[in-house]
Amino acid sequence: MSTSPAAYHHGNLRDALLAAGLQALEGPEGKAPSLRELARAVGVSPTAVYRHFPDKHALDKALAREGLKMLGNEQAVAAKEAGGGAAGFAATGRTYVRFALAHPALFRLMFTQGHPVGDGEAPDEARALLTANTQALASDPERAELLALQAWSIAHGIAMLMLDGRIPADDALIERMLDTKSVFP
Amino acid sequence: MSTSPAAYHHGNLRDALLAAGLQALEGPEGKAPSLRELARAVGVSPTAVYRHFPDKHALDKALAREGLKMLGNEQAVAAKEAGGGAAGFAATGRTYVRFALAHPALFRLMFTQGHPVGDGEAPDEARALLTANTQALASDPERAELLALQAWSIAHGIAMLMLDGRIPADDALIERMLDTKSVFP
DNA sequence: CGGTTAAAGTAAACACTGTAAACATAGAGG
DNA sequence: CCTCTATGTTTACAGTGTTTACTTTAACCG
Repeated sequence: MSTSPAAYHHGNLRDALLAAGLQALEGPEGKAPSLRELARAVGVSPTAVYRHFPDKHALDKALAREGLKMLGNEQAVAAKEAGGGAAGFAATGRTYVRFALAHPALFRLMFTQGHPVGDGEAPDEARALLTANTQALASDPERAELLALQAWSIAHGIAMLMLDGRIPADDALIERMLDTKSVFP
Repeated sequence: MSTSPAAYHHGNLRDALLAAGLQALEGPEGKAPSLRELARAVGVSPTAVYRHFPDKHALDKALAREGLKMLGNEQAVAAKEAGGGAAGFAATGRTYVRFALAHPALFRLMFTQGHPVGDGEAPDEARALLTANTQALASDPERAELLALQAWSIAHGIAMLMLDGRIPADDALIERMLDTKSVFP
């Protein structure tokens, strides 16, 4: 969404495709958009997409990266608003689950690629924030890392199970399930 | 897989389709099989499938139900072998994550339907086992129910994140992350 | 038994999808 | 100005889920 040549025939088609993709993913019963659907939305032939992405999977990965950026940003402001520390840690968890419920199709796409999407280029702010916050809560760094993984897992599990309708998507329930004193000693 | 009329033209096509589906889901880089692919594997025309399932989604849901049964069974024997109680509880968690790693495509299918799959008919043994085990560990029933949801979430989160390559699929790591004394007070 | 009927399966077609190959265009740079 | 390369189009192909109309076959029952 940020680093691209300039403007050619279309005027930066790559970004336009990503924007259309993100918008499509917010639809009422948000399904993952097809390549041709996005090409149509942008007003371009289906094969034009292949000048910017090697295949559909690459497009999906790029969309997932956008989603990870959005999530990271939301978590960062939530942590800052909560004042950091344990409160900030809890806030990032809440924000994680709420993000999933607010953008179900996007969240699914983010975690449904075969292999991790942030490999290399994307710093994955969410992950960095997570470990940073747990460092302050645990004794040794190794234990902090374990705590980070556990916290991530429970938030991710709640999000996924709620998205799948296995657990009621109740806001108060999120609060209780993520209550730090209840989950971690 | 169990209750079906008898044998008609094909000889119980429904079960054959499910069996072929489960087998396809175990492939090396297991993708979700297409309807036509399953029809081909069973030696039947694509449209024959529609005599037994209203649409592809229904077929997928049936496959998911089979997966849930398998998971429930594995968890039940694991809990029994561990001798019930806290040890049994921990065993069900380990089994849950290991099942996901052993049958990645099936597990994804089980939790990727739009709406819960065990609605009504399937008793969801896994879920029953979970609450039963937490009842013994908590003070009041309500707290036990919360504990059950938390335990389910963390196991599910670990499984999903490992499937997506976000967390190394290390067996020792599973053990540490699920350690009851570490996660729950 | 033997004929009817409904369950089970087939064939052809349609609107999609992702992708490849060959061709067209236009904007940048020498 | 003219060329070259990045960008985009056309056409085509194999594959998908699904509908419609047709055929077979097993079971039922008088």
